[in-house]
Amino acid sequence: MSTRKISDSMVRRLSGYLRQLRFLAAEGRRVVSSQELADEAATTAAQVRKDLSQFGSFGQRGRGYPVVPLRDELVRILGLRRPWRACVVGAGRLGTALLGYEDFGKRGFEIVAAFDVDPELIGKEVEGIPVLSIEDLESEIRTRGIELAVLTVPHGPARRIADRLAEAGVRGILNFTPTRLRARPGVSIRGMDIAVELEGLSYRIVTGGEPGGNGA
Amino acid sequence: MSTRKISDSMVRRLSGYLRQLRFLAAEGRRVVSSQELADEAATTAAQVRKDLSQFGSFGQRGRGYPVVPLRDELVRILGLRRPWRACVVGAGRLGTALLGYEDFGKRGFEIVAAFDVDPELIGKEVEGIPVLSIEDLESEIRTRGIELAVLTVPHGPARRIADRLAEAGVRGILNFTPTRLRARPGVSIRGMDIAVELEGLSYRIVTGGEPGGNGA
DNA sequence: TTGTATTCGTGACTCATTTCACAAGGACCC
DNA sequence: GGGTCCTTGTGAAATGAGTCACGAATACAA
Repeated sequence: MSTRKISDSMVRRLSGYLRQLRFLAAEGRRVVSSQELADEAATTAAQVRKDLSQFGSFGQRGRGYPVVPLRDELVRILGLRRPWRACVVGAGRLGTALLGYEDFGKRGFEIVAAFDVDPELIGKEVEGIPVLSIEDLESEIRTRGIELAVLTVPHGPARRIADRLAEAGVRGILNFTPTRLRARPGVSIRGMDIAVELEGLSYRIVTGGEPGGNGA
Repeated sequence: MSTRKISDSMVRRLSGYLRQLRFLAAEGRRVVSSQELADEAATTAAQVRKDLSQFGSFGQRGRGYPVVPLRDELVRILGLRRPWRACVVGAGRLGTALLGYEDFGKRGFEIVAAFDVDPELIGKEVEGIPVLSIEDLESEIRTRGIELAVLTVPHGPARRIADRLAEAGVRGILNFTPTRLRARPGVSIRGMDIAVELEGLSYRIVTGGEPGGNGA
């Protein structure tokens, strides 16, 4: 129950554990050790135990952690008990690529619509998902109960559309644009900036940074 | 010179400063205050000063930081003085979307080739970039002097291709696959895992986490 | 030249995260 | 039932990151 304040890096690790637990559950494994989870999530066994101990005693000493109950607990902690309803805004190349990304569903995120400005696309379906006019953004978000948005529009309109999404009641935005969005109350934002990651790689290489890094 | 050990989050911030400095330089601005850089990079003025002071005294008290020299210094620190030669491995939807991402060039990363298994694509050009056979991965990487790879292949072959890239002498991999790659000595890896980010969003929303987060 | 308003640079402090070491609990074999 | 292995759970120590407050240096006006 004690879903205390969790740091960003810890959430990332939990995500990693969950991924591995799902895989193990599908394989029929019953228990897993902290060491094994650590290997997969690029961390240490002690770290895994400390992380999981935040939520009570789940493991059994001498055996390890029961795979399915632990998986379900992490699902609960991360807020994934029911799937999130999401949309992709901007059905350009990147947007359509994401529409075809089948892992969304497996991980608990259901893409229910895409939005674009292109009249050629509007009304059609891409990967089985309807493309709607961005003019109807607010009303469609409300009627379809969309809670999350993946933003893949060009730099120019990015800020304005993010504001409209916030206004329409979206709870979270995954930002693929190179634009830094303003924080808005009630809306969580997470950026996937390719340039930032590449520059991080560049830095690590020139400084001879051996460690594989965030190991993803 | 004192290019000391820099934390991952600091590198991310430096990246943010650099982005803003490039913008200001293009506008002709001469100086910028720590406060202004902080606003744009979603941090505090004190943090900006602390970050930059790691590399010596660049600012002028009472005035701020000179835009162009500071930009050049960050370019040097991040290892971006000369452009990196990069390739995209996997010319599927996501791969081709990235091939068309013009910001690569502006930020100092030159995509010189793409690789795929599809005979339909091999030998053609996508977005002006030649698509080569993945069979020739090693030889092409060597002859073209490719240092960085963006990995956008399916889960199945991801590990094996990452190993081949490492073997061929690539120095860094930006991993867009949902596969966790093994660390290899001499190769830096950075993952862009959509599921991890979405789960992070999910967690923050269910726990009522207001803060806009990493602000990107 | 003096005074005032800015803004950086930095050491001290606080807070958070990670690592360490080891006791406690359970499984398993004989 | 006793002994032996494992593996977790967890306080304490160590490390690291971020914040604060203030002195030092500069610009600018009068």
